[in-house]
Amino acid sequence: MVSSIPIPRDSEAKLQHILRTASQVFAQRGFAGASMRDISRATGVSLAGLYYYFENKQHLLYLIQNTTFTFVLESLRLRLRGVHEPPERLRLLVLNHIEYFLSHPNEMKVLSHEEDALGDPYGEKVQAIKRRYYALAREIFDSIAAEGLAPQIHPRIAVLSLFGMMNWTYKWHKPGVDPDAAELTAAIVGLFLHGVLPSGPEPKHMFREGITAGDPR
Amino acid sequence: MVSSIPIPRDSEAKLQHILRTASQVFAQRGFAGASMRDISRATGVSLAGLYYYFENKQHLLYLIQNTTFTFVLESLRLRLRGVHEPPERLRLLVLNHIEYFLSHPNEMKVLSHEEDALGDPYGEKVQAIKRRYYALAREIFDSIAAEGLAPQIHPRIAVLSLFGMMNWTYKWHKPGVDPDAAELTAAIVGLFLHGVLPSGPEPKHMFREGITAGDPR
DNA sequence: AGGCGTCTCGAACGTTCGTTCGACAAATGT
DNA sequence: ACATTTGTCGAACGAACGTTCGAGACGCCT
Repeated sequence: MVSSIPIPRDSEAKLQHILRTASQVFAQRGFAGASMRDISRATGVSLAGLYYYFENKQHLLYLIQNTTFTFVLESLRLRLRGVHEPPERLRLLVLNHIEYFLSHPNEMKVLSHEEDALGDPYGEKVQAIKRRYYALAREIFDSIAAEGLAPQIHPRIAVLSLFGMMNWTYKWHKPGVDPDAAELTAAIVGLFLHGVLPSGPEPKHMFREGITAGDPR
Repeated sequence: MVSSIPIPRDSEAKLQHILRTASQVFAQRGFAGASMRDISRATGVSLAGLYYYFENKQHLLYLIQNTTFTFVLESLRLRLRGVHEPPERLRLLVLNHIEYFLSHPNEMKVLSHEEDALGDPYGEKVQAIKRRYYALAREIFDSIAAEGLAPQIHPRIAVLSLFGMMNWTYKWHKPGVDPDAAELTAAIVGLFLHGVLPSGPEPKHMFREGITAGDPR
């Protein structure tokens, strides 16, 4: 009498566990390089048992990408509510993106790295979310650009370069060593808006020290 | 008597053809997703015949990554000769990178996308070149940063963000539609140094057209 | 002519792949 | 009590995988 909706709640949690674990396997070995047996081993679910939760391997990847991307986009929409100042909206875009990147590195790596791995039943759906996400970012940028833009800056290139900075982080960011989400967001937003050079009109001939920390990795 | 070096010159050209074609296949299907039979079909060389030119599939990927990366690094070193002004050196770094990206999209995609696909006999060698390349970029950046840096900018993050902007281009750049190498380089360098906002001290409500501040370029 | 590297390939090797099948236990509905 | 749904799995399927082998064709030296 209490349960009017016949959703098997036990199963939903297990699906989430499979999605999380499969993301880790895909992140490590790549989609094509990871086998169903790898995922079976990592999740503890038998090889045949996996197919109760999705139709095939591609569908599993689609489930990961779709839920991840949908969450990121919806989370951003929530954060943007009631915020109308363009610079703050940009900051929230970057913060939302980076925060999810650092808290769910496997899912985000699969999302970034396995963009083209999906066939056309599933691929188009993920592409649709990506287009909405890009359009939202483009809107935010355009409202910033409305107050003036540096010369030689194409809006499309600017936005895609911003995504380049953000999406590249999964290749180098080491938790505990590199800055956390807040600091990384401030750095990227600052770089995007003002560049690395100080904004003062006369930057030449300043002999400051302290930029010798070598960390090639 | 004339030939002291027993290099089979006929074979070298064919190896290059295999490397070029295999790059295309790897770029389209990914390293793990591409089969030796795919490469055999694309190159016109029989399946067994391929193994005359390399030991195994990983070695083939290594050959592609090593020659590509070595060429890019050496090409940059050549361009940097005799140029000592830090901003111009930065511009040459970006130009060299972007030019090769747009003229050899397959090879560069394989280089960027298949970073971790190489096992440890080969993987370490490519990593070594990458470290040298990063160190060179870091040097260039540090000499620019010596004249002052915007607040909240970590050198490591700045350089890696620059690589993020550059390496992300293969995901979106469409030849003929998007700007060519020269224009793209100018956009990225401008964004990296000064950001997207106009550099004047009063960014709000300025209806000026071009910039007039003393900026030698 | 004959021997020898260089180059090429069809055919096959053993392994691993994604996916399916049928059986079965436990919960659920009636 | 029984029928049905939900969840799980061992075993097997054919296909595709990376790699090897032995044989043969070609050009070059003596």
